[in-house]
Amino acid sequence: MKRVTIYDVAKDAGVSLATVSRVINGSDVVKGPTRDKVEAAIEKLGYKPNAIAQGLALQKTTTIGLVIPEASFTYTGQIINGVIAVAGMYNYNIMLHTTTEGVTDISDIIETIIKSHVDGVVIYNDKILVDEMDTLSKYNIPIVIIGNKMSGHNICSVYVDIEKAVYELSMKYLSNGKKDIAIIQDRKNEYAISQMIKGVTRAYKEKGMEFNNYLEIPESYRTSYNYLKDYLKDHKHDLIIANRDSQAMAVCNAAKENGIEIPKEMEVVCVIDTKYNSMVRPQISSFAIPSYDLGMVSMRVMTKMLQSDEIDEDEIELSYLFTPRQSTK
Amino acid sequence: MKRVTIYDVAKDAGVSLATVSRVINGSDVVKGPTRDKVEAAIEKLGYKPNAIAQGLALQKTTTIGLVIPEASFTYTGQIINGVIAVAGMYNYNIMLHTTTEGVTDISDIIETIIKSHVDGVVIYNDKILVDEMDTLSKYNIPIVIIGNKMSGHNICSVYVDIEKAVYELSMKYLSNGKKDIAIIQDRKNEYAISQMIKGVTRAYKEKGMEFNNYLEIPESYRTSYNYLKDYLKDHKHDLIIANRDSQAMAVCNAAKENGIEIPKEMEVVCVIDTKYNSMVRPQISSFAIPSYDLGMVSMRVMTKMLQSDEIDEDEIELSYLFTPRQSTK
DNA sequence: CTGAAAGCGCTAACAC
DNA sequence: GTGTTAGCGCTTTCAG
Repeated sequence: MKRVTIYDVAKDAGVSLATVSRVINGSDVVKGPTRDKVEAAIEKLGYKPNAIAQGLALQKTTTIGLVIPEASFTYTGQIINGVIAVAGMYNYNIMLHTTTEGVTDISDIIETIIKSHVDGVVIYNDKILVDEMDTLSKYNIPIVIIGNKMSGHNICSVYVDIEKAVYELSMKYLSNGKKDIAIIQDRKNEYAISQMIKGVTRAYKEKGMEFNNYLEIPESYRTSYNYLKDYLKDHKHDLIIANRDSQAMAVCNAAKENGIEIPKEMEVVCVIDTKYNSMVRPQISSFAIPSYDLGMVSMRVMTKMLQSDEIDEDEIELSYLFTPRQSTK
Repeated sequence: MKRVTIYDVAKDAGVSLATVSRVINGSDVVKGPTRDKVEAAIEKLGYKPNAIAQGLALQKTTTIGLVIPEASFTYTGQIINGVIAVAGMYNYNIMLHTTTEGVTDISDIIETIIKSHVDGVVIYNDKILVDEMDTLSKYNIPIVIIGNKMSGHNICSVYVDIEKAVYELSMKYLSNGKKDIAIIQDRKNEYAISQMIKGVTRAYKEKGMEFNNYLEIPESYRTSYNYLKDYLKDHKHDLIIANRDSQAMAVCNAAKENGIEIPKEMEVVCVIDTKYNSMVRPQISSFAIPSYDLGMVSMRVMTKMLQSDEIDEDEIELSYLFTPRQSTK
């Protein structure tokens, strides 16, 4: 079946294409019988306007690009859901790109994004992409960054202050005489981890001490679990802070294996909250970082940028909430 | 900055647009000095071809639509990753749509897909979407279905035979004299659950018995956990089969709460495998349903459909692997 | 080997 | 109110 075009509809209805264009765009100029004829023809022929042609003519595609490091983490999924939820409300489509480390060259993604003429792009990435953002800016594409506090011409951001969260948590422990805090480090969340380290470091400094408990662990759960199982044989900390749920779980499981009781002998806190934190035993205390909201809000900011040049707030901080569970006292 | 077009490049290079078009499309017809001039101009002006205009001219968009029920499950994330991985290899873009129950009208999504003139669509959905697929077919859009065995003109599918998996598992238990098998039912995975039920039912029938242990539980983890905690006070089964990891965990946690030892007094099997199955204690036995592969293969089939009309296999079955862990004997 | 021109489907002035 | 027409940026015959 050859795709029916606006010409076919016009001919069938016996009007010009301008008229058809008017009715499909809801212009109330077309009236009564003409409108009816057109609508009948549209219905009869099963006509659907070609968004590509519209995009060309209007110079906008009503689609926005979404860049995410990987879709398989629970929280990235939440971000996607959040973005899509409000994108749907405003009739925007989502073009999804993932920046799988080592597999996809980020500059290729940026290139594709520019070519695809999306109206804007929402980026969540653990590394900061200065060069890439410059390129995007050069082509005048509005950007919303998730996770990093930053702004500029055509750039807004939505984030949670992880540094502060970890700082406050650390201060609480240090003030209670628990001076041995460790942070799980990995490569998958460079930026988040750096924020976490800044947070503890600041707390230690304020207490006249120095922080250096970096606990660098391998990438995947299985290897990090094995690593920790070994590590915890002759190490113990008052508090271990992890970024992702799987890392916190690795700690808990490895501790158990070594007969270390959680939270009695050692406490564990996870920064990013997912439903799994409350499914495992012990349930893991975490900051309720609102991933879904991060997605929603950033897309909402995007729509605002697309409507007007005036944004009331170009750096939006979302609040976290510490949620104590069984892995802390 | 006004977006530079092919005209600008042509003018700058002192050639016609046809020539520019040829070099950006890699036609080896343009030679030596001309080619160099054009390439210099492209570089100098920062020209990027407009994919929308190309789409209009070529009648294809090199983007494919991906329809998923929700992105926040670990396994749907895997599917997305798989699809994107091979899409990237073939330079296809992904337009992501989610069919959140009650929020998004599926026919709206189909409508958007048709308008957006994607070259094809990959659908994973727990409900079978006959009407929607008919519509898509009417507009001649190639479809790959993930999860359901089906095919037709311009329709292929990639799936795992869950019915068989559950049937075999059930047979093993029934043959060992464990006759009390229950299945966790919910609304989020209608199709998968129906397959599971078919599987046990067939096994029971072959053993001359009848299956009716439907264990219908509420939607979210928290409520289903509470429900099960109560339920297991005065119920116990030889084997409980769940579809998603969170449900299996709910069972395990609720059992523990009631002093039911797993796997000694009751065994638990999860159909869909995610990394969390081996992170929780007890580790949950599961079928290793290859979500990532489902995504990869379906996108690969898509590219084949797009290249030629001849597909060697229009219903591709992927194999599962039962992976025993701590929740089974 | 390169250029001219028609056409992809639609929108938005501008006429009538 | 409705029709005409010139683009939107690119591809692709068809000439030369």
